[in-house]
Amino acid sequence: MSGRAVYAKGIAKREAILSAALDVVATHGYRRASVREIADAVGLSPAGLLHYFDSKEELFTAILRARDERDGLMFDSAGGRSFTADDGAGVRPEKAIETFLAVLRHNAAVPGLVQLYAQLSAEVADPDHPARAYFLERTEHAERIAVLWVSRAQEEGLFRADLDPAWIVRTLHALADGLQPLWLLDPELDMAAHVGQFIELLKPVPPAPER
Amino acid sequence: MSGRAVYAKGIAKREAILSAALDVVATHGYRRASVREIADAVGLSPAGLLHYFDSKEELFTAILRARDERDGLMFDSAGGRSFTADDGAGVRPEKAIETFLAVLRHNAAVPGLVQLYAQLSAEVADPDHPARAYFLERTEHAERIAVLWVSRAQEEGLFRADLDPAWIVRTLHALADGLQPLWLLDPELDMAAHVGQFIELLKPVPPAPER
DNA sequence: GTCTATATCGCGATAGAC
DNA sequence: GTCTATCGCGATATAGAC
Repeated sequence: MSGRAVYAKGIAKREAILSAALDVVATHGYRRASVREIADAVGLSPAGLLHYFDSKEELFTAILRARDERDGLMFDSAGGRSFTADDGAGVRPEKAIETFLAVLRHNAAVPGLVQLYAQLSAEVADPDHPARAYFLERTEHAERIAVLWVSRAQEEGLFRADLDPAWIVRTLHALADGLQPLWLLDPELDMAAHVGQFIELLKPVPPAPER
Repeated sequence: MSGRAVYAKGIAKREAILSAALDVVATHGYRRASVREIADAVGLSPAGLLHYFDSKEELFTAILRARDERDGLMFDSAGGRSFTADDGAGVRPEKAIETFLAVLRHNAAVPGLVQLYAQLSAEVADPDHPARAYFLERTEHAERIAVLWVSRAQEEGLFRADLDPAWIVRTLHALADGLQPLWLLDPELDMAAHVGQFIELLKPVPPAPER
């Protein structure tokens, strides 16, 4: 019983730290988001914080992981069966596209997270960055499922069938990621609308009322 | 006379430092590219190095600036008149596209630079990052000229005329940038081919031999 | 298990001697 | 133009208090 209570307290603290870290990133920016600042914000010493997360990088990775989880749930609830179940079988392609754009739209409300993601996705170029494994798995997982959706979209005539599904998915991924630093420099940029425009390009050409 | 010699020596030293910095980034990665390491590589003390560049960030910005200059020259020599002259008037659209892809192809040979660029383009999200102004100007300049080229490409029937040139340019920019972190994680990825595929999508639809 | 205090080490940067 | 010395700050390992 007491073990459970202690455990529960630890979980709660972890989440308090995650939330405080995100706050600090959002307020002071990634560069000034030191372990000290975050520890202060949550009322802990730096060492106390590192009792819950082995390193600063692991803390930040955990934030992104939590975000992915929440986004995954959006796909789940949009379509019935699961993103998390690893095959995305129950999600209809239109719903998946719509949800993807909704996630991008939501991103525009959380610049701190966007900055954190952009930062880490660049940092993991380093072969022994602690978050590298996470990014590799995340990319592999997300792209594999997205390819299934895109293929289905092509079968159903929603997307042009002459394009490589893997190419489409990679392009959506790279485009969405690449827009983020540009948006951080220019908040006027509407990332979701921009990607939506690209998706229009993927739709089959109408019978051409040419002449 | 002696003033001139000293100046030339200073210039040479600056370039030696730039080159050493790039080496260190390429070899040890951006994270370990400390001022100390770079200073060692060029046979200087950290303070001695900072005589030439006021800060680490300025040094890295200078590297990217030098790269941009070289890339700009590629556009110049590809088309006659100048990228640098600010209007790109003399460059033919096909040549510009070809040169753009050549730059991407070249990037695959310099992962250190690519990592540095990805890193900095994320860092400048911070409103008072020293390289922020550089990135803002660079984006503004490059996109303005690229819009001219794309517009001309549309007038000449090379690209679909129903797409917003500014959207095309932004997409090319974001796509090229977004592919870079993905490529750093997966060297199999052919960035130039990938973007080339997108450019295919921009070409006018043929008269549709539909039925 | 939770947390603080302390210590270490590497970093970028500055001041001032040469 | 370049060094040495030094500062302040960052992350984090360790010891041990509760």
